Amino acid sequence: MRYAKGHKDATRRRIVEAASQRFRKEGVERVGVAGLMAEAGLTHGGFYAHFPSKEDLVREAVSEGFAATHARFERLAQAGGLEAIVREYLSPRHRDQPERGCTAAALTAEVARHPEPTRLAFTERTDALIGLIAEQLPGHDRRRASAILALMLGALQLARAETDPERSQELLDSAVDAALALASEACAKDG
Amino acid sequence: MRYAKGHKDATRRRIVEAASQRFRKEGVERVGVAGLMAEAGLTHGGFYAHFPSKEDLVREAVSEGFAATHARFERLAQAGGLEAIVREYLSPRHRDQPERGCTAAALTAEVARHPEPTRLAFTERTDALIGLIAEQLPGHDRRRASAILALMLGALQLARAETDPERSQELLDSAVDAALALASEACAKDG
DNA sequence: TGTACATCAGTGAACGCGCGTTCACTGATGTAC
DNA sequence: TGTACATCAGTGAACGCGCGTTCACTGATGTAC
Repeated sequence: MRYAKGHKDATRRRIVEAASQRFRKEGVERVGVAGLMAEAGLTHGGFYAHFPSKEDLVREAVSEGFAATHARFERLAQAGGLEAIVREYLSPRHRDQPERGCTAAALTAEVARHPEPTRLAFTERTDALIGLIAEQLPGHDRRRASAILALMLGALQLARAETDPERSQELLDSAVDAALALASEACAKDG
Repeated sequence: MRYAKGHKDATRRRIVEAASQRFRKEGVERVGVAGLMAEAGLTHGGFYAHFPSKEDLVREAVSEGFAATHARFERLAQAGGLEAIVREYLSPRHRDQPERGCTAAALTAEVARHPEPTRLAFTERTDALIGLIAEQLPGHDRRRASAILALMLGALQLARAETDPERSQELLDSAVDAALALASEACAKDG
């Protein structure tokens, strides 16, 4: 063969990685196959040697993006428990770098309009993320965990849309407070 | 003139109304000017007699959508306080009818990538919604109100993306619990 | 060792299509005389 | 009262463009003989 063993796999990974980042930053619809391939140093024709369709790449890029977030959550939880996850998720850095951030925050609304296989891949990974949060809660409360993820994801989106820096920061801060409140036992019993 | 007085205004309102609904249901990008005009019973060429560009329509449709949600929130608050808002927002009906639902839940992520004027119109209306929620909270706590909106908006999106009906319902239910917990004084002091 | 051939990742022209936008035009009406 | 004209909401062909996808091809390599 012309290329070293594993070459095609490496190319494929490059495409998925570029897609995962650009989808999160610009949205799936705004990112074209040709531009993606160019970013990976290739021409657009070769795309279909790797994926049956753009939609298949979307599915894979979503999974890839979630895997990265999942790993980061695990590291944060080990280092500083749920609070570390919450503070990192709702940080200006995360707000300002969607391409390296949570796929759920960037693409949930858009993915909800995609075909079922894509949605399935998406919700499977979301569930895993919720499970990871639940592990950090008293009683491993999955319901409370899903509310915390929803809160963080919604606040991050609002903070990204907000044009005023102060208000954006306030959105993040108030979500940190609320997430920690939701995580505490007292509040969990209240609800 | 060929048309009755107020005819053009009525047409314009029809376009904005159609746009507001279809943007929420399908996303801004997937909705074309031609299809929108056809829905309003017109041909696409006439669009630019009403709006300088599609982006201007987006801005107006976003405002229009928020106005409707704002009015509904006010009605619900009068009838049943914050709990009524929360339960309606996180209902299967709202989940299943995005075209008649909250613009923030449908378009926040997408609008964050739009030009500043559109984002400004968007966040202005979001702020108003937060203010309305704050009115229902002890101490008119705006920070807590914004967290509650973020939670509801995030949960609704996740529920819309989820393919499994039971899990979707669970996402809504757990968010209701959490939102009410956040609204209660005890929890507010906790955070 | 040298030659002919098969492999296959990647190339790039071409496809039909829908997009946002422009513009010369239509035609029913109100207005001027 | 009748005629000529101005108005202007709406029409529809046309623009350049980027999209996802297809496909005949390239050319460096490994393999067979």
